[in-house]
Amino acid sequence: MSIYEKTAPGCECEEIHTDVIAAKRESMPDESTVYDLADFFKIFGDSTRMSILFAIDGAPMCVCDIAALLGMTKSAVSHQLKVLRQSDLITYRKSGKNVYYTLADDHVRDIIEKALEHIKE
Amino acid sequence: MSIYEKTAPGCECEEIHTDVIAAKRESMPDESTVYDLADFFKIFGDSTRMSILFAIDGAPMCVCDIAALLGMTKSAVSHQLKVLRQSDLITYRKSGKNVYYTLADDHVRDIIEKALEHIKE
DNA sequence: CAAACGATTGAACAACCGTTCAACCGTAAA
DNA sequence: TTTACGGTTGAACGGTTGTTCAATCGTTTG
Repeated sequence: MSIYEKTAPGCECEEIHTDVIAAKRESMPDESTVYDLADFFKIFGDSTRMSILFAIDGAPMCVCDIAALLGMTKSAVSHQLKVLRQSDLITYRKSGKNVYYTLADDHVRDIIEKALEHIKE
Repeated sequence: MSIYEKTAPGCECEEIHTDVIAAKRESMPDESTVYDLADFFKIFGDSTRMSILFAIDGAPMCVCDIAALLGMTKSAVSHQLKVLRQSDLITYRKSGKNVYYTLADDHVRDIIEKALEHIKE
């Protein structure tokens, strides 16, 4: 019984680089870390959410303003704001009947900036 | 007729911050840029693809090895490799019957590193 | 040439996800 | 208190997406 039948039931081929695989397995991050990373990037992988992030960068905006700026319903915007809120990417401040949203920290800006660099190539 | 009925048919509320919106509209990136950014992040928003990127970081790996390492079928891995290839995130080198994949450049590493920083908070 | 194997591909299916719609909550004004 | 409005929420629908399965391609080996 090779290392394959033990560790990789999905792969049916007869592999020879068992040493490479063993080494990689050591250097790979925890499975939970990989999931967390993917979940994190998933947030940015939607143009609506990305637009919202750009919109509330700098001056805070209320839901209605965001909806107007993006040409969407308040409901759709609010749903996405909830996602962004749960990911701690944004914060909000209530003022009367309005709720003003803004970016949580500069980390978000940095990541988007890096991605922009990559795209413009 | 307010600026709203012209530019934001989706929003049914009577907004008052038209000046804020106008200013934001100026500073917002092109719509196509936002889409490109979201599409870019979408690639990272899957744990399988993220695992593959970590796997081929450093030493190149063939499809079969990746499949073995991740416990997946070659087919599933190959499909995701195609996505990564089309996004220019990875490159490949053919050698006999095998195809060895590796990261395209250091940009990818940088972005993932940034995200890891944010997650560990 | 034929068989074997690594890798790729397309169709199909299931799960996931974003928007819509309607109802509802909280605050402010009448 | 009643009305109006900004904002939120849950269910449902439609489109997207990742995996599976089977077939195929390309290269190597017998």
